Amino acid sequence: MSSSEQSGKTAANHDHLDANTQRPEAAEEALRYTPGEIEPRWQQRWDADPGLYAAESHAGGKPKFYCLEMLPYPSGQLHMGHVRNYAIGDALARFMWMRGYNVLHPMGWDAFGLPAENAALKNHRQPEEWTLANIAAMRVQMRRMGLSYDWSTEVTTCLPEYYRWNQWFFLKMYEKGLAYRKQSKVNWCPECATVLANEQVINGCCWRHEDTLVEQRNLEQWFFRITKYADELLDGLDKLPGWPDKVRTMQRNWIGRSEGTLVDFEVQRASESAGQQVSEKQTITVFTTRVDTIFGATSVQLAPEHAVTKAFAASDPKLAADVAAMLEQQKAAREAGDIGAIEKHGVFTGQYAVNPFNAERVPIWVANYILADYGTGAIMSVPAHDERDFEFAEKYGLKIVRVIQPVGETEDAELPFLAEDDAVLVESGVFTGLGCVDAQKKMQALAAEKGFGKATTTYRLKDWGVSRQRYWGTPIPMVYCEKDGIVPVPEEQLPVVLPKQVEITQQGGSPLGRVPEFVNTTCPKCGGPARRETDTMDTFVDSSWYFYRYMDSKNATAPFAKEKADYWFPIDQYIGGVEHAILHLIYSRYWTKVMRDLGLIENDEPATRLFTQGMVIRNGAKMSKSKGNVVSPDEMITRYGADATRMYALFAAPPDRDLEWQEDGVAGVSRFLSRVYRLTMRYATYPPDVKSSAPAAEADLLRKLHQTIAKITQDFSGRWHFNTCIAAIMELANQVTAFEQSKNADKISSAAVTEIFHNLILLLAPFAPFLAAELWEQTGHEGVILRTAWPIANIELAREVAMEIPVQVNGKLVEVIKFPAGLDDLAVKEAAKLHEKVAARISGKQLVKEIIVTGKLVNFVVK
RNA sequence: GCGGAAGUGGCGAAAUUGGCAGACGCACUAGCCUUAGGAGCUAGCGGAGAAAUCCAUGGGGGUUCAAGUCCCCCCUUCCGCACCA
Repeated sequence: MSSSEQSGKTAANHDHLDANTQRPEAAEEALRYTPGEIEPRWQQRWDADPGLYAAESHAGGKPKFYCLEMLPYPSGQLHMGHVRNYAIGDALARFMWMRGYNVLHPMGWDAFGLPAENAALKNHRQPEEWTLANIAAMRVQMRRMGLSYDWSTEVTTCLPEYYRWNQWFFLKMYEKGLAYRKQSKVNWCPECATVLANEQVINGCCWRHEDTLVEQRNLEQWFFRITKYADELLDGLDKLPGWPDKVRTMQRNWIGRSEGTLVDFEVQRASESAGQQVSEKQTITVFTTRVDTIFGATSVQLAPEHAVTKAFAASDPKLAADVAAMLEQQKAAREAGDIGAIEKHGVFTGQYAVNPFNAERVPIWVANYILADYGTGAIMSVPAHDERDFEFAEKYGLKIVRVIQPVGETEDAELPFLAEDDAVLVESGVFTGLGCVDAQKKMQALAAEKGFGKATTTYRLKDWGVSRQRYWGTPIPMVYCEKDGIVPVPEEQLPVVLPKQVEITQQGGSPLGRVPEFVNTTCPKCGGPARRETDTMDTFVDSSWYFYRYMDSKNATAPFAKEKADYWFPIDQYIGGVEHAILHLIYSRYWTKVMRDLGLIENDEPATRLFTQGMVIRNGAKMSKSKGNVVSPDEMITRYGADATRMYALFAAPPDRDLEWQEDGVAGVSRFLSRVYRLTMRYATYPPDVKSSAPAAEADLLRKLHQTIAKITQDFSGRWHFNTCIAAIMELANQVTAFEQSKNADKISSAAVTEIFHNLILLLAPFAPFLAAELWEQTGHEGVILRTAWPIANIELAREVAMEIPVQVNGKLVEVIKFPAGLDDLAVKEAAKLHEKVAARISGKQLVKEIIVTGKLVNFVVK
């Protein structure tokens, strides 16, 4: 190494070594790896340099990389899932920095939400105080981990300087008709004492309380019109190849677009057919995706909640009782958690409807498997061509009429026959003989022409209910005036500040309703007395756009400056848990589209690439307090150091797979770092002018080095198998150690020593930043390792000089033979044939075939 | 039920394209060293066998000179959706 690299601590250690020549073990002792000393020292230095992880201005025009990890809820404690998430993101951010990119790597807090209120109830602490204390504690943990966040951009969603922009967006969306208020049936969690969005209801239960059944309540609520973007949200998924298929599929299913037809069936009341006149005319509109099967419709099925069901029940006590029993049974099944297992059953209403396509009279039934809130809550039942309808018809002896046949088949298809596109219609009046697809179009045209139906598209996605009857969230910036009705708070009056010191209870509606100073206000329009909206916003509003705020987090006049967004967006890599595949990730995509249409940004999607890491499990189950298998990151860091902890999180499994946490494994990584430390420190004092006397061994080492550089560099650009990257670094270190112990150590050239250790430290930098920084300095390097160029593999040095060719006979391995690299196939083959073991296997037999894969393998096939 | 992912030593895993199955690490065994450390070093470590060799990637078939990898059938686990008409 050059003399300039032997300054500072290196020299001191050198002296120490010399002074202890009689006691080499003491010298080794002095080279003990002490993360407990190294890491806090570096953390202090990094903390003292606020610009260290700061991105450069967007105006510089440098290639950018926006690396984002999902912001945590400030529960007060990092868990291993966080550690893994951030270890992945941090390795990538550091790598991109070293590749010369302008990196934005921010962190923030999803700080509103119910746990703070629950903590307030339990501990009599105000939610704000509790939340801010948790944030402070978790920020310390993150710094301890050595994560490369630019804290100057930190975003905390519960602070007025952030949530005022939630309110601002709300007003803009109100202006555009994207935020609206309506009376509707909503999901109510009795445990949370608030309304939930559809996305927050899982198997009929609250997403926070898995055993608590969600109730349906009729309330007036604020909604965001996410359905306006349903098509774009769906179609946009095809333009996101950097997102996992799994997430895209889940979103596709959630949006649940289905193309179909609405068809009106006129009700023919029993009394009517008996010749009496009934004044009102009733129509049942059914939704079907297979209007081509309508000639096979042998009944109409209504949801028990359907308006026509209610109308019939009003004059039919027996039916009313049956329907009530049906609803009761559904409720019971939902409570028992086996709504899916419930048996299909129905009741005949005694009424008939007319199929407008063939004027046939079909019975109207009420059935428990018809969903009130999908389509129109009514269907036409075609038993011949639908499994459920078939089952139902068999059970109740309803007619089964075949109207579709597979094309080119002479025999009848087995029923129910679920027609594919290449089937044709039979027994379908003028449509007989048409293909299914063709028939659908022609039938839709006829229905539209005659006015008894039309083509339509339905979605499973519903508008996003955002009102929450809770305290700890963004106040909705609306007032209610007796004279002027709903009046938005003027923009210049923002933020509507959440009052402090509010009494939290879980009864009696929104806590803010009990704060007169908050509720009572004046109407912005007429100046008269008015009441503020006392509901707060769903916290998913906060997390739908937080990543835009990072790049301009102090902006007091706008959510962010457009030119910054133009430069930084879309996010290049978003990393987080798959549990957000629907909720957060669909809302974020929606919000981006709204912002685009408000002219705030140019991008259509928030993130180009999304990565969902696997869970951290222990003893076969996800780490959780209830399972008692939680390992605290703090404890790991105290015991083994942050480097070992985060490196283990990357080493134990590829990042997309679940990771089994084994503490012995962390100890193993710690031992490896310890070996690297001692190894590097021994060579830190290597004399500067040694010439190589073992060129072949030296070339072996340099080959391994450059192969390792190539492997890791390539992996970062896509595969992200950091477990094998770290294994490769271990192999490199092992090879250097083996070389040293082969007593050749004094024969390696100074230049090679410099090259090996210089690059070894750089390779380690994304995974073990503390140790890398320490060794970088100890080996006499100046400057920040993060700003040092990532090494470039030398292809010449990486090239193999020998090839080890497995030689098989009849596909079974006989021998591995070493040849000089590049030896031609014929020579390899002939030499292999002469090899003792191989010869023994093929002699006296007929050589049928010789297979040679250049540089890979030789196989002799004999008989 | 439908859809997706996975199944490889005692354990976490590796094997980018069909080409030496088990890299790297943990645990374990034996030995060395010692200022006795959650340390270091050496060797071993899929199974059977004294060995030659044989057997082994959830199970069963198949394609191929060659299969963890491709095709067909089945089993198990995890995840998502779950009457979506």
